[in-house]
Order: sequence, then structure tokens, then C-alpha cells
Amino acid sequence: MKATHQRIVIFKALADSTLHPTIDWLFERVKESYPSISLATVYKTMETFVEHGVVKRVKCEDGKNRFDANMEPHNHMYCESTGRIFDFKDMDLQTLVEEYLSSKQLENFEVSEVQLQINGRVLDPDKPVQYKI
Amino acid sequence: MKATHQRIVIFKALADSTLHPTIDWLFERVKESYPSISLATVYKTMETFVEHGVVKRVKCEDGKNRFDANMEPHNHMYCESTGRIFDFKDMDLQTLVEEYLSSKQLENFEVSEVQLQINGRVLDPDKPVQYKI
DNA sequence: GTGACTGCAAACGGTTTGCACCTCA
DNA sequence: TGAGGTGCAAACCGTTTGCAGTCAC
Repeated sequence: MKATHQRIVIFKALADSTLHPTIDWLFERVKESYPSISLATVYKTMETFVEHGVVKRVKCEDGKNRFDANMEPHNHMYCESTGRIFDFKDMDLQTLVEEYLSSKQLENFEVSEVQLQINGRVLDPDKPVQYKI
Repeated sequence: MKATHQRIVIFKALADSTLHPTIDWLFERVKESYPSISLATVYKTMETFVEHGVVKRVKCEDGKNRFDANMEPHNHMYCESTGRIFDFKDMDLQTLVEEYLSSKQLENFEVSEVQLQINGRVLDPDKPVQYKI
């Protein structure tokens, strides 16, 4: 993967944000420090980032792609009114579910991932959302 | 909700299928018995069905809308190679997760739903997929 | 130097919309 | 008869693509 100027700027914008940015958020952000960048480049770059395991793609109810720079296993809280995604990590919960499922028989299906997502709404958009373990 | 011919035909097509049809699957299907139907009508009808709680919308990795005529609480297995969705119902699992989560404190977030999805691949597309409780 | 990357603009695919006409209740 | 549903075509919006020019290695 070549370290082009564009890729570096996009990567920095990504690393800054914890809120799972969309392509157009990244595009607007990156334009500030690199005004001549094209939208297609952001799309293509994110595609390569996904292929190289730099980020994960997160499909969202609103239809847009979002990206997750957090590559550790974790779960999501999804806000149905703003479309924002919040990470939470609870290995006890993950283990609980995975162990339960491993005791079940799945016929004709090979599991790659068990995804657990809490949907709902943020009450006060100015305050932080927290999951207390 | 008016019982128009179009809506009845669409509803029947829906009830037939367990595999969470897309709009264009429904459109093709419905055209067989109602050739003059328009794609826009299928879109608008599904929208009213969702509003009236007749079906649920299921957002899919492939970007297309799918619909679920099964209104009972249940979970999904998602096949990453075909995009097909299979239902499974395991109340023990659901209760396990919900009880675990209710012991946690979620700050500034109102939960509407906990979604548990098993991603993976169907091994033999001609055989049924089964989750054994 | 060359293969990979960028930027542009045009195309794409799923979905939505505006509007004249029609139809169920 | 009137509120609301239908069909058509055009618009929309996020995303992808083809290609000529450019850049990192």
C-alpha cells in the first residue's frame, strides 16, 4: 500500500473520530487540509483500507457506509434518531453469548461472527453515552 | 388502510416467502398475477405496510431493503455470500442477553431493541439451514 | 521507469417524488 | 363524492467506473 499524501490525510481524519464517520463526513473533513481531494479518492481509499484491515465497514440503517477504526472486538449502540454509533466492549457478554451458541447445533451454516447491537436513542446529544460494565 | 387489489397481491406474495424478499423480488413476483403494477406502487405499499406494523424492514449488508413478515420477536442468520436471511427463534438466548443487559447501567441512552445476528455462510444452498434449540 | 494512485465526470442502482388519473369506502 | 392509492417519468443520492494524467517507489 503506497503512502500517498491523500491516504495519510484520510487516515488522520479517521483516527481523530470515534463516531464511525461516513464517506462524506471524511470528505468534508479532509478537504480542510487538502482542498483538491476528490470524493472518488475517498471512496477508493476507504475500500483499500477495508481490504488491508485498517478499518471495518459498518453497514447502517440509514443506508450509508460508515467506518470503524476500532479493530478490536466490540459491540455497537446505534442511535435511531441521529444515526450515530457508539462502541462498547463487554467481553463477559460476548463470551456469554458465544458459549451459549457453541452449545447449539447449526446445520448447514458456518458462523463467522456473532453481532450484538443495542438500538435506541441518545437522550441528550450533548452528553456522552456510557455503557457501565 | 384501503384494501386495494395491488396491496392484496403484494401481501400474498409477501406471505408466501420466508426468505425476506427485496422490493424487486416482490415486484417480479407480483407482476406475474398483476402485470400492470408499477415499481413505485410496490415501494409505497411496503412503506405503508411498515408504518402499519404489517411487516418489518430489515436493513441488509448489500444495501437493499428486505422485509420480514414475521412480526414475532426472533433473530437472524445472515448469509454473507447470498445475502439471504434465515429466521431463528431462541427465547432462552434472548432472555439471557436481555437479563444480562438489564443489570448494566446505560447512561444517556434509551434502549428500544437488542439485536442479535449470526453472520456466516450457507454451506449447501440446496439444503435447509437449521438452528437447533 | 512503471505500476499503482488520483481526479474528473459520467454512469449506476436502489429509492423517492410530483402529479394527473383512478378507485375504494 | 372525496380522501387516498396508483402509475409514470423524472429526480435523487450514495456509490462505482473508465480513463487520462500523476506520483511513489
